[in-house]
Amino acid sequence: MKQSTIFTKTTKTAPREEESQNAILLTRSGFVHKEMAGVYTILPLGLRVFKKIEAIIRQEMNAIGGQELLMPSLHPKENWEKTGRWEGLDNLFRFTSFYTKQDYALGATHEEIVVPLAKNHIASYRDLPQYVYQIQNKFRDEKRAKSGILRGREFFMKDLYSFHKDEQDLDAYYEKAKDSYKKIFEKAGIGGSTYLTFASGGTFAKYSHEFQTLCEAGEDIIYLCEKCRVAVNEEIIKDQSSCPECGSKDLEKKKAVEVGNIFKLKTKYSEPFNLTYKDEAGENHLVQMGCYGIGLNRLMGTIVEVFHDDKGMIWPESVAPFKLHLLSLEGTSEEADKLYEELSQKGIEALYDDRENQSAGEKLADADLIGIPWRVVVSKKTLEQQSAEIKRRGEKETKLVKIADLSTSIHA
RNA sequence: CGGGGUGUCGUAUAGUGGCAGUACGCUUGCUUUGGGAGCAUGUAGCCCAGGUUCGAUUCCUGGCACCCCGACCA
Repeated sequence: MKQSTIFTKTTKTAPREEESQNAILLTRSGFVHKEMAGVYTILPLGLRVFKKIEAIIRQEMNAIGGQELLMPSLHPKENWEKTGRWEGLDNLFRFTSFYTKQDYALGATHEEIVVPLAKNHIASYRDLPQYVYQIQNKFRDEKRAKSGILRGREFFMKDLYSFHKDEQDLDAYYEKAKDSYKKIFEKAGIGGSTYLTFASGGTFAKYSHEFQTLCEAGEDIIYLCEKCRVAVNEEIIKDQSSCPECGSKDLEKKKAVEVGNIFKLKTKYSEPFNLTYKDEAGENHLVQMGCYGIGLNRLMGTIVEVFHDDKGMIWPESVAPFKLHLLSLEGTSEEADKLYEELSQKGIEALYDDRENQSAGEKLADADLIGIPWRVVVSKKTLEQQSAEIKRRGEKETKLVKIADLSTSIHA
């Protein structure tokens, strides 16, 4: 993509009121735009990151048998009344049709849709297990949206729902989902600072598990056991004051942000909707369920919180909007154009700073801000040696490589 | 929802009871290109509603919005 044609511009100054790094950097770089508190447009550059995150999640969800579907945002009141959450769930957006006076909810989660839906398709033990997921926008009437895209009122979530004939099958799948989540966060680059965290399970299971990523912008407090790489959420530290794996009492207190959550629902939602199946003997049983969520906006914001410096973002290669940022300095557009063509033909995703009226300093500063993993500079100096200068974002060293060898150097 | 803070061109800011200024951006022209270029040129703004006043962007009251802390977060 040519930078001269891009829809957004970068800014030198950050919005005055923002404090969180993800809000400052994503806004300055033109990845997102805040429409109101907790509500963001994802701009073209940001959407490229978003799509990469989606792809990682899809791949892992499909690998554990997930079938993707897409449920609506607009929900009927009756479904929420059946689960007792029309009145109960504080941050559910509810509204009344101006014309028909009918009440609706904006989906904050999708048990109220997916369970009645499953009733149409699950009747026998032969129909189980089933796993469906979606990547879809959620609405939550948060009392206080905060920290850039970490806590919004509208955001995208991957939510997977599993249906099982018994608890044993649920337990087995739950462990698979846990492994799958670990892979997702590793692939997204934050595996090193993300901990499986024991958290409150509500009324229907002893614990749920969260995936908590260490960072100062986080709003949760966790106690972690570095040896086992697990943690305990502060909310249950009274019941569980030692490492659940090794029993160690030597836990480290840290701030973290919850990037994912897995939950054994058991029969909490199959009961109100009477989602049952017939076993071999023709007897009815309630379906056992699990749900598994990842907030995509929050994940993107967390990656920025974890990987940035005073100049800008430092994207892990797996989620970077582009692999390579090509900068043409000192009127070298002819040679840079040619290089950009070659890179494109080789299938290397490149952002090409072909802008003619921007100074070298501005281009370099923008490259740091946007944070693409590889920076390739073509200037008069480098062309004298038929070379380009390459540098990894986040590292100091630059090196000159022959233009002919460029693509191999970048893969190395 | 409680507490605190802030609202001035697109962005960041200065300032004032009486013509609202600067920088960045953007326009146009010329010159520039290794760490946010120079000169010239044009462009655009006081959150909203009441009140006080000859006169309010400024003072007062109310509202709205945004940020931060707390509470809340299936």
